[in-house]
Amino acid sequence: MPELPEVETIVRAFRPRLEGRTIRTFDTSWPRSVQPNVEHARAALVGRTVQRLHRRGKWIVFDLVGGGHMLVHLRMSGRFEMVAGGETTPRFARTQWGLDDGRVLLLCDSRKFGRVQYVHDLESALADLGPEPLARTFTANALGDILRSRDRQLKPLLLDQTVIAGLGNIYVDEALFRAELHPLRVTRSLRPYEIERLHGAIRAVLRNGIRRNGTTIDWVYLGGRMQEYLRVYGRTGLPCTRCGTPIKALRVAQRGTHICPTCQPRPRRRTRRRPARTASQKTL
DNA sequence: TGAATTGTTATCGT
DNA sequence: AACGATAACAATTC
Repeated sequence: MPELPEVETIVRAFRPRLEGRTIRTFDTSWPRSVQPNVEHARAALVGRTVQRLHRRGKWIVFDLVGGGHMLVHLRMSGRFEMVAGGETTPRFARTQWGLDDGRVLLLCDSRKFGRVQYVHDLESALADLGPEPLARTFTANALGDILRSRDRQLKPLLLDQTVIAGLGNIYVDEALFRAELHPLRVTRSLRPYEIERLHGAIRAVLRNGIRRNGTTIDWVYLGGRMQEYLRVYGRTGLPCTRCGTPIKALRVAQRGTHICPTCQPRPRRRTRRRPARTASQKTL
């Protein structure tokens, strides 16, 4: 569930408690979640000091003093908790880092999809990630280049982390509503003004999410207020805030998808490409 | 009780 | 080759 704004909020909250701390112990009850493996990770992590905590896409990145990085991906149900040593362990605690101040960082993850990874080279580890949508370099032109170079449905493209890093199901639906674009529109068909709108919508929605400390829709992620500002996600049947039409639920890319059928009109049935005249026909 | 859910990856078909 | 569909992962909630 954590998407870019939630991960950013988590990073900001934990940064003061983690930067400068040295890892004393590393343990897990779910070895499959640790890459390359628990022994390797423990050897690489114990005794190391966290230089900087930051985010790339939905990845939480620990830069370690002297080189090397620990990556954590929360996937659908992962969350960080910090407890004092000896305190009772919260439910679903899977992985724990004992710190030099006596506290323990926990990765709690009911569904066990979260990942912990030690890597030497951050660049190559995250090489497949697309651009950061909030970076200055992510301009409408940059988005236009991406959209024009693909022939693909809009929503699956926006969910693809190799295309743009950080968007998930909630913020994609919100961005498409804001841009007044149907999730099944084909990327190549977007007009320049629609690209401009989508670019602005993606950034606005993510910035709003961060400003509200993310979206809380269940117990997995707590403390956010963005759910109060969602315009389509989880609002099936409720009136569109812009035009009053009931919000409609559909399925796109095997994901629950929410649109206003009036503000986000269905794409014209895919225009079939007129068969190109062959050279022989031309010469005839 | 079964379906939906959520992010990502692998795999298969077009 | 690029893309879509599907299943798998695991557990909880509805």
